[in-house]
Formats: sequence, structure tokens, C-alpha cells
Amino acid sequence: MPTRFYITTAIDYVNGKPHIGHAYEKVLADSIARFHRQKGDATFFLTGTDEHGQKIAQAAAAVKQDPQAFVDAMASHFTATWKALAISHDKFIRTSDHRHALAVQELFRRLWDARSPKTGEPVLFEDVYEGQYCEGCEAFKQEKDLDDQGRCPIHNTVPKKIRESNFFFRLSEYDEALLKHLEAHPEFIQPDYRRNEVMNVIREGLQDVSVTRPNVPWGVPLPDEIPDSDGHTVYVWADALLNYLSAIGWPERKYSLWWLAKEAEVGGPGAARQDEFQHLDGQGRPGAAWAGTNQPQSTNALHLIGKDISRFHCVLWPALLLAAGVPLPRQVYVHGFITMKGVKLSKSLGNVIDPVELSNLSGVDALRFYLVHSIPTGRDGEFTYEQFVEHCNTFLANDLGNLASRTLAMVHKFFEGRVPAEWDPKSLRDDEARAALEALVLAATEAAAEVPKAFAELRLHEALDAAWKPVVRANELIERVKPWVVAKDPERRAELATTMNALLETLRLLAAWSWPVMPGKSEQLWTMLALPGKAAEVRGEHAAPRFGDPAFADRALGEPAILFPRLELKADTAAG
RNA sequence: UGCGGGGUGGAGCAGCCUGGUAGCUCGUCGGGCUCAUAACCCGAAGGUCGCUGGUUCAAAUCCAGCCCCCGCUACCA
Repeated sequence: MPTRFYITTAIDYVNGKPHIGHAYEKVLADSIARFHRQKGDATFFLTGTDEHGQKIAQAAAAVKQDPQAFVDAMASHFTATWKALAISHDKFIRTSDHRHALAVQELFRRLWDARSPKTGEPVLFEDVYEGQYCEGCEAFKQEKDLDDQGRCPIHNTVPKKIRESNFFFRLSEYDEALLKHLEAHPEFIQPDYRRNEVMNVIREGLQDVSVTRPNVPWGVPLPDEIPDSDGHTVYVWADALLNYLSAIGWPERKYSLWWLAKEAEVGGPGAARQDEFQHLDGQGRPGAAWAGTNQPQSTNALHLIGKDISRFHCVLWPALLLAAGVPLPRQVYVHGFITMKGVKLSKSLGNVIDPVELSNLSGVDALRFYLVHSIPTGRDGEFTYEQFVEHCNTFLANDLGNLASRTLAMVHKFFEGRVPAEWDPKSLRDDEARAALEALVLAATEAAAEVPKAFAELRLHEALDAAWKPVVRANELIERVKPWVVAKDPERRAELATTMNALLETLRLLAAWSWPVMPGKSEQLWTMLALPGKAAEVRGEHAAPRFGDPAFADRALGEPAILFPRLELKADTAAG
């Protein structure tokens, strides 16, 4: 009975091409998903694009294109980018998919039937909204948002006075339910400081939000069952958020395959029991929260998002789900931003970086390693070309790559490329050499415990830190043993063999541990080491140290190749 | 205004939740080695961990106040 793991990323708004910030989130999610696949979990990894809204329609009109043609072209930029970055999503959801639109309409039917938790009023209600609407922002402005001449400070235009009828979602009545859930499940929102932030927002009180737009044809129309809904489309956020459900089949029963899991099969911390939501089921239809199951299950979805959209995911989304009678996701993990000189990347600042261009410089795996290792998961990370090049050279070319290179070279030179069978740590004559070997074995043992733990707890940078400790120890062991000296003495064959085996086993472990982040290079190293199977499938005891295991002896190693070439800092890119 | 994050040797960052030799990468200086991708290993210099006060045998780490930087403050996504 495998653990089930369902992970989603934010779906990207297709008003621009993917940049390094988009790529960061996908690489993080992909590494997490691959970690779970490698350890044998049944894994579903979802990403996609958010394609509705007035801005998209305007952008399409500006280039004289049909909106659908426009978003088709934009979406292909994203899928091509993810392919280039070895993102292994199981499904790419697009909100312009017909199937998705049907799910959004079903959500609104349920909201229309639902009653609010405090007053029992309809959760969805029609009201007139009057306000100052800035077309540039595609948003209503409060007085305090405008400058002293009554203009939108972003677009320097006077907003139009608009009076329109909208459907509102009674978000204001969900504060208690959300707080209760957050208190009962501290891991629902992570990291902790994001959780605190959200709790404060909720404590300050929530306001009803309009969830439809009357004049935005490029969107999902409200279902006919809702009176007066003609000409209204669904507000893009209510539309976009539902992708996490529509992609796995909701409202059909099969959605529970990934959305829920039996208690022992939940793919991570923070799960709530499905029946905890029963009293909050706003449907007035007993069992709505139980669709597709006949026994209590636990929630299982993990949403990986950026900090800019945490309110939508931590407040609006759970409230919508409660109203619709769907159990909440297991966890929302909020990651940080990539900044340049302290400033968020944005097109208006002209400081966007094309991730594919960057990966052409370094290789895909090096870029992925850099993103995952150099940025503490959850925090913001500063990007400069200088640091990028330095990081790749230090950890990949100098540490791991060079270790592989010198180890393979020595086995070829001293043992004709065949892995010797001897394993006798006591044979090492020099005290410091013996101590170095002990230190290496200890470091590997510790890493074998810490790497999977840190991965599972979404401390990816720490997982890689832990994995690299033995690399340093292995390089040190070589200096202590001095194999080039030992090799000259036929009496010291066991010593030489033991050292080579220690190094080879270290490399095998590194290939296994780094696979989720660097699948390509990991397999390449695996092949060079002439190991059976694939790094992708190393799990259980095979991911732990097996120093001296005779099963690995007497195989012929592959040809040594440069795994990670050193990168040169180019003058023209250094300016960025 | 409110809320959140940050302020750690020359640069960029860990550590802080679970107090007790301040760690990593780069840079600087000196040494070693030649199996290896001018890579690897060892050593040294350099920090009153933003400020003030408190708790404690002991605080970068907990508490209070203050200063500076950044983000969010709600229907662009």
C-alpha cells in the first residue's frame, strides 16, 4: 500500500513568458515530486497555466488574435520551458480547457446552494457594487489608493465610476472556521511565519468578495441555474484555484484518489481527517464532503505557491472549499522569491532572466541544483550571475564532478577499470587515513538519514547540504591515503582497493541522493559507475551506505567523462 | 497605520523554533599534493552576531523596547 502524494504548483498567468521565478517554483515542486517517486510513493504532480481574464483578452486583442489562439501560443512557451528544465509533471492543466470550465460551473452551482456557517444565509449572493474602476489595473480602487488628483498612481489615469451588479462570496463568515482549522492543524500553512501572517489577516476580519465579473467575456460563464447570471463570468481567482480539483477529475468521485488518502498513506505532514469538515459542509446535503469514499480519509494535497498569492490560497481557497463541501488540502507551502539586488524580478523592471537561456550556459541539472541548494527553501534568494557561476563551480565542478573524475581515473589506472573486491578499513596504514575513512563512513551514514528527512520536510537546501558532507570527506580521504603513493607498493593492494571502494560507494550514494534535483547528471554518473538499475529507482536500504558490499565488486566502470564543466563568467552576462 | 520578513568577519548567506566551542561559499595570506575539471587537502588573518535592557550559571539563539531595510495592507494575477 504505497503512500499517495499529490503536489501542485501555482498555475502561471500567461500574460508573459516564463522567467526564472516561474522556473524556481517548478523546479522545487519537481524535485519534491521526484523525491517521492524515487522512494516509491504513488505521486501526482500538477502544474499548468491560468488563461482567463480581461488582461489576457486585451493582450490578445492588442496583437489582433483570438484569445484562445493567444493563450495556446503562450501556454506552449510554458510547456516548452518545463520540458527544457526536465519538469516531470503528470498533467498540465489549462483553465481554458473545457473540462475545467465544467468543474468551475459545478463549483458555482454548489456555492449557489450552500449556506453560510454563521447566519445560514446564501453563500453566493447578488449585490450592486459601485466604485472607481481602473481599467489598467482591472480593479476597483479605494480613495486611499488614488493620488491627490484622484488618479491611479500606477497608470496615471482617473478611474471610471462604475456601478455594476456582481455575485459575492460570503467570505466574511468563514473566519472562525479557518482559524479553528489553522489552530488544529499547525502544518496547514508553512513555513510558520507565513501561517502567523495568515492568522493575523483572518483575525483582522474578512470581507465578502465579488467572485464574478459582468463585462469580461473571456472567462467561464456562470451556470444557467443561477438566476440573473447572464453575461457574468467567474472571477479569475475563483476560476484559477479550482484547477487543483478539476485536474484530478472533480466533481467526479475519482478526484478523491489524489485529494484524499487513507491515514497511513498520506504523503506528508499536516493532514486533517475528512470528517473534521462535515459540520462545515455548507451544502446542506449530508455527505457532500465524502464524495467518492465510503470510509473516513485524510486530506492529502500539497500546494506549493509563492508568497504573493498566499492570501488567495490560505484564505479564499479554503473558504470556497468549505462552502462547496470539499475537504481542505493537506498543506499550503509558501516559498520565497528570487530577487536581484533586493528587488523582485519583474518585467517592468527589465530584470527578467530566461531560465532556458541560463540552462544553456550551465546545463539543466546545474541550474536546478543552484535553484534548490542556494536558496533556503521558503526564503527569498538573491540572484547574480557571479554567484550562480560560483555556486555551480564550487559544488558541482570542484566537489562532486572532480571527485567522480579523479576516482574513475584512479580505478582505471590502478585496477584497469574493474572494481576490486577488497574491503578492509583496518588495512589503511596511516592513522590519519584510517580516521578519514571512518569520518567518511560516518558522514555517509548521517547523510543517509538526513537527506530523505530534509526532503520530506521540504528543507531541500538542507537535504543537499547533508548530501554534500560526504563529498568533502571523500576528497579529504584521497589526500590522506595518497593512492598514487600506495599504488607503487604491491603489498598495499588491499589498502588501495578499500579506498577506491569507499570513493565509489560515496559516488553511488550521491547519484541516488541528488537524483530528485539533478535527474540527468545523476543517471549519467550512475551509468559511469556501471551500477545496475537506475538512480531513479534507488530506495530503501539501497539509498543507505553499503560500503564493502561484495555485490558491487568486479564490475567494469564506464569511461570517465566530465560531469560538470567549470563555467566561465562571461563579461556580457556579468552585468546582469 | 497594521502585519510579516531581514539586519551575523570584505561580499553573499546558514545557525535562532529544541540557549552552552559562531558554520558555509567566495575573497585575502601561507603551506601541501599531483589521482583529478589550474581542480583537491591543511593552516592563518578577519566577527562586541543592528542598538539597549531583562531572564539565566550561560543568549546570535528566549523576553521587552528602540533604530534601519524590504514585502504585504485584501478582489491585476
